[in-house]
Amino acid sequence: MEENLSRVKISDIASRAGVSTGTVDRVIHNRGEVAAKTREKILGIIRELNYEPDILASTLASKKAVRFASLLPASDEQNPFWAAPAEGIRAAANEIRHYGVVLEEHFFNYHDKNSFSSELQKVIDKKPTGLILAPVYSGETATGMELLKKLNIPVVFINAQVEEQENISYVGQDPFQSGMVAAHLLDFCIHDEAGLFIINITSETLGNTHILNREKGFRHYFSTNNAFRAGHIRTININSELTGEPNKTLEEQLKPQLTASPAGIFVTNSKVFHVASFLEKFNIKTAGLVGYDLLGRNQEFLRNGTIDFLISQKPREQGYKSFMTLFNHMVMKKQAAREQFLPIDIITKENLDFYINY
Amino acid sequence: MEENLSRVKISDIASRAGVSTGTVDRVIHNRGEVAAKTREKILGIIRELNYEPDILASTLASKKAVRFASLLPASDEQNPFWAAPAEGIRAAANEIRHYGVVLEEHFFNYHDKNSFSSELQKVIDKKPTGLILAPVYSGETATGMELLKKLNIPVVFINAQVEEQENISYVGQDPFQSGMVAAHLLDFCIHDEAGLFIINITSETLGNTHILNREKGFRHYFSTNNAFRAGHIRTININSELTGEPNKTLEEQLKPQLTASPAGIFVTNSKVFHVASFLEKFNIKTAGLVGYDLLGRNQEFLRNGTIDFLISQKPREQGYKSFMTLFNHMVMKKQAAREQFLPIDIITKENLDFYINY
DNA sequence: CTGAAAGCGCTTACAG
DNA sequence: CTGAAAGCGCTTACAG
Repeated sequence: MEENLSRVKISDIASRAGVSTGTVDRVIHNRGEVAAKTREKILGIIRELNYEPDILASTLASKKAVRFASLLPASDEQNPFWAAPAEGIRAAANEIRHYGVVLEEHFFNYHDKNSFSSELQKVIDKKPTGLILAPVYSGETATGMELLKKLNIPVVFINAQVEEQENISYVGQDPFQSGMVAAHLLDFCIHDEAGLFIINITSETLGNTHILNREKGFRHYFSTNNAFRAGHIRTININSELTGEPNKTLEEQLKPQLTASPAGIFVTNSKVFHVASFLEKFNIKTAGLVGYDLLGRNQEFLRNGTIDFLISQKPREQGYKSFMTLFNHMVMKKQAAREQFLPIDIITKENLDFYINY
Repeated sequence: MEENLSRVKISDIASRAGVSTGTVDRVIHNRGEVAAKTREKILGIIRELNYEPDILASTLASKKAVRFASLLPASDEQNPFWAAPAEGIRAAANEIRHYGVVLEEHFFNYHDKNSFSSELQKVIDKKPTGLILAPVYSGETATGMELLKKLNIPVVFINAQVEEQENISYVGQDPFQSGMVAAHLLDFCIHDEAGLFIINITSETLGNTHILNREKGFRHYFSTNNAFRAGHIRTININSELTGEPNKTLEEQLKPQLTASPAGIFVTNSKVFHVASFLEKFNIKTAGLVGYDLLGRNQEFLRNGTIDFLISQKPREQGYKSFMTLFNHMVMKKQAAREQFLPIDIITKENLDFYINY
């Protein structure tokens, strides 16, 4: 172990096979132009010697640029969530820039389906080596995936999964299971017989299987663990504008439906701060309020105690991992798992600080 | 961005300075034997051109082996915790093996101070390039650190911090803050006026500032948030054998002290399964039981509901990050933060599966 | 179908 | 104190 364990190299294989290194390289990379028997012989030796290429030497010698593209929702004040995944992607890109990988970032308007498909088309036109995609609109995603397949461009889905697509991997959370977590947390908080509320704040144009799965997981927990409560869960759907803000009428929509003091409330996405501010305004106390994601406004309400738990989905790591998945697939030739579920982080006031940069 | 952004290289600097690449290399690595004015000139150009070395080419050319050593407690059935950090270290080592970094693992008996110091001495004698150390015994650690300093061997502490040592970084959890988390979780669980118990299960020979800090954090939470409860917290110290098992008399020690049905119990380390099994045996119900770490036996009790929450400290990532810290410090020449606090993960039955490999 | 040679960016004796 | 040259392991035209 003292010496740099003398690995077998291309020249070893070449001399064993009685050919030149160039020929060995040709069979390693399937570049053709090699006689079948030469090829077999070399392949045999490679297996026998357990050859592993030296990636450093390889990327140094082949100065070809690998271009990875990302297409994510633009993050802004309405939509701060997406800043972190983008940052994670950049961090990964920076870490392995020595391998000659270049990142090309693209963004679309989260609330605009046309923006999604036109940006996706632009990305495809550039023919990147690989693509990280937030498949917010599933129909448009399917269309794009056909083109990408033809061009042989591998795709990693980030944050949301779309079924029946040939993405090489999905990096994100398990939404059903995170709903289960939310349910158990509320179960800890509540001790009387008041009812529970699930609040979905979304705009209808969005494909929201993600949110539906969270709700399903939540209900499933109680069906399994507490039949009485399972019978006292009401869902409230709030319509948010295309801008991402809930209607001016959030109050109007919410107030009549929030009959009496609720035991606990589960908000199925990051919009939980709207509910928190509503509760504060009308001085409504709940035993438990649970929502998603460490947005600045959510953090405020977590710290002041109006929100009890936030569930976080490692947005930065989603980005980092997506990029690395592509890198390992294309450069290191390592296959990734079809689904890479990230942990379902439970955040309280006390451990919040340790998650902010994740 | 299309082309592999043409970085400035040593030859660029050399030609600008009117010297050979060898000379530039000498000043870059401070190998001396360069005239002062040549040196200044080259340094100036390097700054001006914002030169960044190509680590790939560098490690390819200099085939010197970098040897990183680790010294951790041996993990066995009594002490399964330490398997994960070791695995994290190995994973990191494997990931960057192309950079010519070699890992030398060493282990000591967690419950034997002499084993610690003799193994530490062995490691030092081998003069590794860097060291990852679990500083379980603080006195012996201090002694070793003096030698390591003389040999100019950088050290990363993993899992526990020792104050006033010149380790380049600490990778682990913030114990005080994790006690706060435990307290808040129990605060969610309990709703009557029964008392709380803190149970420390340790052998006295161990330096356990870590555990004391967890207790402090726990008490601090209630002092701040709930004066009544703060006055009803009792600490029970259980003496565990040198083998790591609590005495046969765990029952005898615990039973008389666990007066009446406790509202909640906080076990300050991974031995919480002992308490869980005690509670089951005597059919004692608590509103909340919280402990540390995802040991197999703890997982069982979490799944069956006897344990409500486990706090996990990313043991695998502790290892991974420690190794990478050393690598970045020595090979990439990047400084690390003095303290790298890992998240305080809150685990329930529902999100457990997503943390097992972390 | 195959080999010889130059080159990727940096490091390392060696000669002076 | 400095330079010229060979080499790290792999890739890439080019010539045949």
